[in-house]
Amino acid sequence: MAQVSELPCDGDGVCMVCKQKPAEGEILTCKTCVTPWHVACLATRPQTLADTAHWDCPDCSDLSGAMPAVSGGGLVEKIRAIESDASLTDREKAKRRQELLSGATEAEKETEMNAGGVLGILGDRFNCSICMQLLDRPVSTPCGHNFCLKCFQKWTGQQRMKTCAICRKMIPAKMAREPRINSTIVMAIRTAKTSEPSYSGGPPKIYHFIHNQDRPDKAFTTERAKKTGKANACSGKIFVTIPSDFLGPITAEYDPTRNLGVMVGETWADRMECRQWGAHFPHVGGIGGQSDHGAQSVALSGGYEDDEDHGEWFLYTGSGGRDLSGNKRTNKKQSFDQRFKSYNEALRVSCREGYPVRVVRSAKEKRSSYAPQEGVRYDGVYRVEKCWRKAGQQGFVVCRYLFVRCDNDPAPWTTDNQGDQPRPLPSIPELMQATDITERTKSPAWNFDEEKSLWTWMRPQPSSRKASCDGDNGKTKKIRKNRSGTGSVKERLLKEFSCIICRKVMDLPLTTPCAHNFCKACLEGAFAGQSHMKERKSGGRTLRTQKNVMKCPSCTQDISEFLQNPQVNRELMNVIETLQNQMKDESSKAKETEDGQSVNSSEKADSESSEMEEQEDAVSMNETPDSVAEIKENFDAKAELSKEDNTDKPLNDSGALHDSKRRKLSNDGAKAGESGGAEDNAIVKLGRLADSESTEVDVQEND
DNA sequence: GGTATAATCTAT
DNA sequence: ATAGATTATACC
Repeated sequence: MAQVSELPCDGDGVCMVCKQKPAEGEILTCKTCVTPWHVACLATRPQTLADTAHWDCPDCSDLSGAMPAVSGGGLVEKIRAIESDASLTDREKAKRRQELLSGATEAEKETEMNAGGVLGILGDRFNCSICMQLLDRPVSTPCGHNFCLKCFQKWTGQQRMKTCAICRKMIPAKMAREPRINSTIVMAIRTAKTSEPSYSGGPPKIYHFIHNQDRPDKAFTTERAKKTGKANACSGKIFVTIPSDFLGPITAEYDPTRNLGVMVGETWADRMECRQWGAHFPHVGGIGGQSDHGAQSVALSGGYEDDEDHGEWFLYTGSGGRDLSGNKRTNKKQSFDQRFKSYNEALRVSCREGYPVRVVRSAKEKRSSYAPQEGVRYDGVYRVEKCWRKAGQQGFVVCRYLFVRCDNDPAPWTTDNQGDQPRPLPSIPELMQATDITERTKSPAWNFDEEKSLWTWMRPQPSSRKASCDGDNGKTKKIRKNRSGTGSVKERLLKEFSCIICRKVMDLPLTTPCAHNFCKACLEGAFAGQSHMKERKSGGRTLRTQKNVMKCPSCTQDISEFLQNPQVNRELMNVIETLQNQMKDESSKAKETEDGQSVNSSEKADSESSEMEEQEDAVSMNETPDSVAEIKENFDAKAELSKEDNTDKPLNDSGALHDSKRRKLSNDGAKAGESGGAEDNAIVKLGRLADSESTEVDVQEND
């Protein structure tokens, strides 16, 4: 570790010790980490010219001394060996470093090397400073630097005190422990890739993180559950038309409201909303399935500490083994062994048959870098390749499942534009201690069709034994078409860089430790007037000052520490500026007849694209006054309902009664919405329709 | 139709 | 952190 007084130059080339910008000749570059240092501010300077050529900065020389050798030499030594190998070109050196850090074989990396440098629009700007390759699963430090997740983890894993590989600033412990993917950068790289001539991944698709738009019915609460709010909410309407035991991806034909299907990356506020879109039906449980049919879906929410998430594959723990007496929904403590029955057996059926299993990840999973920053996200289908039982961390036997991704759409964290290719199974050391191992013997029902080059049903999709959630087939308003064809690639790319506060392309972008991006001015403006410390008064006495909590506008994380010295993500800023300049040039060339007001061209393009997306943007904002009002209306409608109905019945309401309550509610909610605008009218229609169809069902049920 | 079980959610 | 409310549903 460097002494406090030993600091390199920052991203602007300003020495962090003397705060001066040294001239070219006064800068010494570390041969290991390639960080620039101001010679005059170094405690120990190299004595000879030869020393300067092979100079190690205080961090790297310290590091290598302090680090125990890891499998025949530490990371730093290995990087150093590569750097000092004169027989290698820069490109070869970069490749070696990449291999060293990713642990991948040369053959595996070859294709990625080729793909890495081809992003004409982004240039080299989104390359990882450690491996020099295009960012893979990008994470951004609070000091404004971007790395591949794996490079970041390897780098910080080598250090006792975590510092940024570029600027040496301290990395907060939470960020080092729980780095989260910066999805803005993921999407930007993906968008840029679609414009590459070499890109051959089928029709260009843009995957938006849609925030449960078109929500005619919210979840609601009964009178008795009111005080607990959403904790005991009843489910709202199911928007898709699949039956609850439907296996596999939910395609557009099951989505009459949007005609899109449930798309990879879609994120909902909570488990109830996730349920309403059919991705994962149980609103508490982690596994959806039936022991004689198969499992439809699982949720990764951090409920079982034995889970292990590697993104494209993960180890999952079965359910149960816990004492839930006293009306607990969960209990972290295991108190008996898990067995392959019920949900656990359902997953084993899916393993044997090779069915696709939908996977959602919840922000409640804190240990996984692949979890969303907030809410519940659909990540596509996986297959259970093997399952077994073994003793878990708490000593009791748990069911274990190896999930491997097999979706036609890319995962939310990857910059690939294509979905999964069949991949070899990872090696699982714990299989050595496993019992009751199940491996699939027959050919999987869901598999990769080499001819079509996609994952598909190789055996017929198992038929449902349940009624489908009957929606409002074909009678709803038309939803916007996939707009992937509209606007230039650069426009779309710029749109990916919108600040969620001002909705414009980011100016001086900041990336928070929770991986959200804002204009510097917008984020600071959001906390204007708030001091970092607040005084607590108690009965006239002034108590110790307390840290003021400042929540990220995009999630609930406290970013007060970050706000004390937020650093602009310069790589991000450079990409944005380059794009804006390129667009400015292009439009001024195109309109040479016009006068020289081309300064506004990029702004204009931006406002056009925001207009185009306005509707979606409005719904993706979680906290619009409309939605709050809507929730309130639902509550009011419900209160009215319970009055006129006297439905405050004894505890064991039958299911049918619940259903009729819900239907009445949706009707009442619709009435309440009638005073609203055109948008509300569409909702009214939906409510009525659902109601009239349901009434029929009610009659049948009552028979 | 009853009962046990679920990787939630919110208030304290 | 932790208690506990009263939902949806699998399975008997």
